[in-house]
Amino acid sequence: MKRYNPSDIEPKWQSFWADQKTFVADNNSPRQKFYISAMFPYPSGAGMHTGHAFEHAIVDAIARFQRAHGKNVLNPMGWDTFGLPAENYAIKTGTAPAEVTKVNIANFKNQLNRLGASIDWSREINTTDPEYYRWTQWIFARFFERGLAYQKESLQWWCPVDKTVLANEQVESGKCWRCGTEVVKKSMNQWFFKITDYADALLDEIPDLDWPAKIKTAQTNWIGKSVGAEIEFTVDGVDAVITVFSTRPDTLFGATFLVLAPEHPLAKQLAANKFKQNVEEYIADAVKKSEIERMSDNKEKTGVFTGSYAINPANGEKMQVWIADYVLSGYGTGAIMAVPAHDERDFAFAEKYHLPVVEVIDKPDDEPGVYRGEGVLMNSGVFDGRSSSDIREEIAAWLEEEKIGRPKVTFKMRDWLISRQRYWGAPIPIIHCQTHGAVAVPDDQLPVVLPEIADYAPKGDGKSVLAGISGWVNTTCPTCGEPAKRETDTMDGYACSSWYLLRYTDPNNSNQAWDPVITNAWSPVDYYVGGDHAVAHLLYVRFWTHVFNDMGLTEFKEPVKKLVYHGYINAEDGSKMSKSKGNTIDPLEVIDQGYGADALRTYLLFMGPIELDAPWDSRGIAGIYRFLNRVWVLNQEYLEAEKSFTTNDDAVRRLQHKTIRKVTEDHHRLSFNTAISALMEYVNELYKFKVDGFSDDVWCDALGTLARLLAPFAPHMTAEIWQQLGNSSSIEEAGWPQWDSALIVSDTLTIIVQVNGKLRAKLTVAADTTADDVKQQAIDEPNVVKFLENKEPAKVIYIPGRLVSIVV
RNA sequence: GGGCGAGUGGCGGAAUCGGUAGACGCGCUAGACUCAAAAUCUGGUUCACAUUAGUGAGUGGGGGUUCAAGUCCCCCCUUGCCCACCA
Repeated sequence: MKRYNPSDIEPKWQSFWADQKTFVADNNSPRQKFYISAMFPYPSGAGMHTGHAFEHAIVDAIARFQRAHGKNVLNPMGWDTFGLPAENYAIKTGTAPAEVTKVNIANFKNQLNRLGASIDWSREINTTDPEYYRWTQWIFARFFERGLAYQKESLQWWCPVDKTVLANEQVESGKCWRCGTEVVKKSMNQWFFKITDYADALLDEIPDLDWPAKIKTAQTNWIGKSVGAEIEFTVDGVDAVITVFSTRPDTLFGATFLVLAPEHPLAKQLAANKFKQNVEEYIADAVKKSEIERMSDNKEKTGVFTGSYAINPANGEKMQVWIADYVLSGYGTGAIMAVPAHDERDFAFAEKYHLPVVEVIDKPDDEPGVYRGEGVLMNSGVFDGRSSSDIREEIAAWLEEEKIGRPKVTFKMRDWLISRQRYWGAPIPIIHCQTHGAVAVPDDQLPVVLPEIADYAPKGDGKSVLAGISGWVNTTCPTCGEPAKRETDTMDGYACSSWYLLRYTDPNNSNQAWDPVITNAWSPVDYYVGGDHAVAHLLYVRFWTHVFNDMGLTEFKEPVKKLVYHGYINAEDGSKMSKSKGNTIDPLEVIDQGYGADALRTYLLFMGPIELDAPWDSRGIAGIYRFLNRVWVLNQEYLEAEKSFTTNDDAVRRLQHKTIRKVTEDHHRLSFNTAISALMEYVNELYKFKVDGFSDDVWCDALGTLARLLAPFAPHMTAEIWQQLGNSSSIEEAGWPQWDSALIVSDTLTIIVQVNGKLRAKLTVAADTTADDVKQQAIDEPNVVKFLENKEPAKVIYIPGRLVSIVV
């Protein structure tokens, strides 16, 4: 008998798939398209980790399942290769980032092939390839033309170690997402994408996305839409107006003081002479404080009185104007009207500095603390007695009429800071001319190729190292031909990953970023599989696709129909795997230990629901190997058996069709762990039937079905078995087995009998037994009689085919 | 502080529409094979009492709805993740 030895089988089929181009997707197929993609990886030097293996086990199970259903499957692969690790490695070793990247890609690609991933390698893309970033730059130029890319001097997050600015999304709890260093604020002239123009459009589509609720909620909160009003307050005796934003204009009569952020442009100007020193000290102190410090003492609010007063336009009252760092400069107008009676933060501040509190909404008696809810207005002049929620728009309209305010919608989301002062990124295709300002590099001069250099280390002067290469920087203005200088910042890597899903559909097009006909046909992505990013990438890719749609470059607005989100594989003790802790599992080592890729893939999907985190269990994979070995042995025994007698054919057939149904349904809901357990039960049962003997055609069908159902998880072994069973075409062409409901129906049923909700007996009855007969049989069961205690049942409920519930 | 999840054997988990709780696997355990071990195969495995059938308890805790609740409702506890002074 041939032993199950994955190291014999797996290379054979991997070569077969490559030679046959089995997984090359056809743009012109008449079959229904199915586009699936993993989030493309950054190919680090460490190679693939268990998370990648898990992700590709998921993608591949879905891709092979859909292929078996006759779909024209597109499962492409590419590399997100710009970024800090390659550049930092280059700084350390002097090796060109492009060289390191090349080696890492080759390694990663080999590893994916050893997993048996059904990838169309003819569409491989690489974001650092000039033929790719040429089009990233082309898109930048289009954004620039439309005013969606612009330059602005402003305070930005700066990482002192990586010596670059960071986007808001790349700052986690006041620290750099890459190196963990505390970031600082620095005023710099930077490039932005105007994602805020699309805030409403992006928000509107969220309910219709087939994405996990937590991601949809995260994006909704990140966009952070607030509907309210801007209100202008004149300052008493000073020629200045303070504009605030409030979601509760209905509480205007309760506004008793104003608070400005320390960075507010009027902050210093409003300081009256005898308060000037206090104010300036406070502002200097607040600006100096890092974000971490500001957050850590957020329990105790601090502030300083300016000495100025503003007038409440609703009631003419004088209000003190304060400066405090609990007001954020980047949100709304950087100034608020404080309503201490109905806002906890304002209340805490008012209490500390003995500022007046005026209640304007009648609060329910049983409500403790500061009342933030809706209610009936009081102390509000003509609005007394009205409901706060009804009056909100009316007050905003009144403000507009009086020219002291207007209805206003504000978003938490800021524009996307795109420029980086680093070498290893796509150069921003802009030329700065004395006369014409920023001018886009003409399309026929793209790509602006990243020059090769010797020293990659940033100088910390706020510019990328490209600024030091005069031969590259100095050029001529495309508009007037006079000497001009190139932009020396590069684009954040998130730019490159914001359109790669479109490029996959037409990856080798050298005339345009994509051919709309081809791209519209494949898009949107049907399943996008990943376990990382909630906002950043998943918001940017939506933003770009919306813009492309507005530009007429695509017919679709949303790039991803269904987002499949998976959990993490943890170390055996349940902690996170990390290189520094030395508790990582190398998936390639697992394959090489003799378990093979099929066992690895099947195990990763058997561990639990894909969305949950689960700890790696080295004994668990041994159990899966045992299962695959049982499948193998069963087939070998069949192939070598005397095929002479037959029993239990109906039972085998019923089992087979039941299993097809179960596994198919589980696939549709991505419940791979239960699909695999159903296949285990199938195999366990087949072993029991095997004792009774073989009937050639019934068993050939049963085992061929097993191979096809198992193929999305263990493609190599099942390809081999399929061939051994005498099929002339490969299992990838075999299609998905169908079930026949008529064959699943059994002629006997097991009925549960409950007395007062407790299980007391089980009945086996013929499927055509009438309801009354089943009820009577249930009542006559000895163990039921015992619990009836000679009484008549008060109620007998029969759920057909399932149970009888007797109430005494 | 806010938002969203999750709590089921020794472990990972199953129960898809309110209908046999613990499928499947790991581990443990008894046996077969073996000189022995590994591998493999067969059986057992929620807990307690009885062990032949059975009885009682049981899905974080407490209440409720129902013939019937892991599943629905209310309160509480624990825990994970995300956002965190967004006016």
